[in-house]
Amino acid sequence: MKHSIPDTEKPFIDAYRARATAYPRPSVTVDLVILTVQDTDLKLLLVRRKQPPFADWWALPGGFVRVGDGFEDQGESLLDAAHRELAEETGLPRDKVFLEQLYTFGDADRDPRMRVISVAWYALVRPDLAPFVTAGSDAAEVRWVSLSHERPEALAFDHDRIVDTAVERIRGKVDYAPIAFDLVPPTFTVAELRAVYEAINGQRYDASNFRRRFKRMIDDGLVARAPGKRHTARRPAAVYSFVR
Amino acid sequence: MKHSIPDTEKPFIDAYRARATAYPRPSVTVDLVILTVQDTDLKLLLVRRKQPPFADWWALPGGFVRVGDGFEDQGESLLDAAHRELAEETGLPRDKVFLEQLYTFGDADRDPRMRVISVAWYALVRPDLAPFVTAGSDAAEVRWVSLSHERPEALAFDHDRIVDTAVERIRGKVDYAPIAFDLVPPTFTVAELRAVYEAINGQRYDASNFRRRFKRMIDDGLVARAPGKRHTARRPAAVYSFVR
DNA sequence: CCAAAAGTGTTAACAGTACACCCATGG
DNA sequence: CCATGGGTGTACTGTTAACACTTTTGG
Repeated sequence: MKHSIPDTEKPFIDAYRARATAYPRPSVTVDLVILTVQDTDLKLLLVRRKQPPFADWWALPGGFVRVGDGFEDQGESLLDAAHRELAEETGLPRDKVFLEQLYTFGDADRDPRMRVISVAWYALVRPDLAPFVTAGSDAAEVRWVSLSHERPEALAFDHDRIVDTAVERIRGKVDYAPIAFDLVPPTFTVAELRAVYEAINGQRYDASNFRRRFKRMIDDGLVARAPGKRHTARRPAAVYSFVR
Repeated sequence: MKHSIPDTEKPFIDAYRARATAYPRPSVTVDLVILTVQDTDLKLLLVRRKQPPFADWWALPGGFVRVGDGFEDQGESLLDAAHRELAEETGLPRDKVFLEQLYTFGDADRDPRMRVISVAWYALVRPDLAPFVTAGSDAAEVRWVSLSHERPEALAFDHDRIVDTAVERIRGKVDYAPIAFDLVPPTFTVAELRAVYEAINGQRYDASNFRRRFKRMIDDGLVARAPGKRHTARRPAAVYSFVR
């Protein structure tokens, strides 16, 4: 949304800039809640901090939004900043990962250094891509932790609260938005999709009833039969793919 | 969430501050989508801008977040900033108005002056309080515009998009969260509550079926019968109040 | 008395839940 | 051949939607 400035307004704007830059401004970061589902539970990507504050603590990946010089060059959008951080931390390309804004955390003193406002995002990574994440990262110590049973120790800053907000959000959303499909491989079985629902909501679903629900998704054109079968320990299962 | 800084970390933090302040930072504002329901349609509060850019355009109420000096004094939280702006623009006290964070808009060039990131909030004002709003404001030109039929002309900045986002949000939320009760007087009739649903979703509801839905709210303890009746042109209706 | 809103009742369609049961396969 | 997950069917319950109907009031 680029607006041009009429010549008549230019003097006002210069005056404004001079006044505004005299006032302190907050730093703005993007923080990422990166989630996947593996072995029937929900997992979160954490990075180990190297610098104070909270040196050696586990924290959400994130970083400062690039603002340019703030005037002629206004830098990157928040979405671009989130995608850039995601790529830097996971090595995964933009189009392979679901990314959506979560909430903005801006209490005073949430960072002891200075006023920092954090725009939090959550990302959903397919389980077939998740194993490559740790390798792709630039030497920083990263780790997937399970959120289902072994909830991790306290995180840096207010990151615990951010994680809680993200989990609440996807729980509320999984039943009416097609986000579960971002947490299964490109082709998947009914049981695999059910496992995602179970991991997110922390409860078991009746296999038979879930199957009927799945049939409605087929009727609605949301998913379609894919060629082949999944050969596991027991009876092979039909595989499906997400449409669009 | 106040974290104390260990003495051993202080030198790092000072170094960090010196480095960080050298980089440009964005300005951060809060913008408010203030809504009410009157005469069976959804209304939005707009203010007329006096200063460039967009002088004389209609825009959402809002203003800069107070950051203090950014270090020892980190200023006000985003929620406090939103409540402060709400009080300044409407004169309504904190506890009379529902206020919730909406989304953060941070594209580059959304403000021609400089990089501005806007944390948008939406507020729901009871119709019995809405008439006092224009009076309470500090001489700025303000106006309620209908969103249901006569959608207003283009707004300043990306405020049209912010309004759209707010309307989408409350439409999605009205069916599972008790936000409709923030858009009726303290005591209300079934028809009045139905009018709120109709204004928000832009569709008519069968009076009889809505009544049954309302009965479930009573069973769930969400609403309770209030003393008296509403005397209008026709047959008087029972009045109810929201519980908790 | 009559228009119009308040309020009651009936029915069909459909989604959620619990559970019984058959099917196909690898070990 | 058998344990196990894949897959089918059924009965019960509660919710939604459409609509016919009665009641109560002001003008």
